[in-house]
Amino acid sequence: MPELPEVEVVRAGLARHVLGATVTAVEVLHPRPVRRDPRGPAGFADALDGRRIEAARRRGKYLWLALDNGDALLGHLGMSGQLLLQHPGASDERHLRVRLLLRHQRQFELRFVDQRMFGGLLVSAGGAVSPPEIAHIARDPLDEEFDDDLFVHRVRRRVSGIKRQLLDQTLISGVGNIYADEALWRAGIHGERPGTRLTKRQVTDLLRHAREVMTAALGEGGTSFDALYVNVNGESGYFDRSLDAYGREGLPCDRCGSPIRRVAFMNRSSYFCPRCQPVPRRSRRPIGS
DNA sequence: ATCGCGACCTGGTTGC
DNA sequence: TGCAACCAGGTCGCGA
Repeated sequence: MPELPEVEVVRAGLARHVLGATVTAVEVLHPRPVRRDPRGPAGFADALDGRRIEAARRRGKYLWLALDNGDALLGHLGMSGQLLLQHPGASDERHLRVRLLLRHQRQFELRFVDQRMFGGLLVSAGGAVSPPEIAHIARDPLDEEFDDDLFVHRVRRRVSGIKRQLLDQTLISGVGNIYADEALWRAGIHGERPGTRLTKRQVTDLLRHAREVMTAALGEGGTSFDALYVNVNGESGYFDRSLDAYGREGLPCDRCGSPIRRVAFMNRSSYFCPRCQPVPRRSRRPIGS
C-alpha cells in the first residue's frame, strides 16, 4: 500500500503481531520480489532462517523488521504489495510471492503478496536500525527528526514543479500521488508551480497540509479503493471517502464547486481544482508552442 | 548535480 | 464477443 499512511498501518500491524517471533521457514515462490537481495532467493531464505524479530520500523514507504543479529528484513510494497498474517494452511493467495513461517506462542505465516511485483523484500546486512539500501531516502514528515527548514530551503532552490518535488523521495519521503494532490488542494497550490516561485510561507503551509492529510488518513486506516490495499488482516481503510481532489475528475470542488480537473503527469494523473489552484502562467501552454 | 523519461509487471476497465 | 488501448497508490537507472 503505497503511501505513508497505508505503509504505517501495515508497520503498526506487524509491530502488534510479530515482535518476538522467530522465523522457522522461508519459501520464495517467485524470484522477482527478492531481486534486490544480492544473495538471491536461496541466500535470502538462509539469512532469515532462525532469526528472531525485534522491531518493526518505517521510513517513508519502506518498512523493515529488525532481526536479532543486527540485520533487517527490508520491504517495499510497490504499487500492489501486501504483507498479510495468515494461519498456516490458509489457501495461497493468487499472487503470493514469499511465505515466512513464524513461531511465537503458536505458528503463523507472514505472506508477501504482490500482483505487479514492483515491490520487494531483501535482507539488509546490518540494517536493523537504518538499512544502508535506503540511505538515499529522506526522512518523512511524520518523523520527529524531519527538518522543516531544510525542506523549505531545498524546495525553494529548485525550479522543478512543486508536485514533482513532493514525490521526490530524496527530499521528503512517504508522499505519493494521492497525498501530493490532496496536500496541494488543501494548500491551494498548483502542482506545476516552480519551487523557486513559492514563498517560505507557502511551502511551510504545504508541508503542514501534507502532515495533516496523512495523519487524518492514518486515523481512518489509510486510503483504499479496492481490496488491493489492505492491512495485515486484509482489511481496507476508509480514507477514500475523505479525498477532496484525487480521483474526483469532473466532480465539484468541495471548496468552490468548480469541476475538478485531471491532467496527465509523469505517466499518471494529477487532480486539481482549476479555481482554487490556478495554473501558473508559464505552463498554460505546452512548452515550445 | 539535476532533469525528464522509459522500463519494470499484472490485470481490470473502456471503447471500437 | 474480441481485442487493443488505457489506466493503476512506485522506484530506479539512464542519457541529456
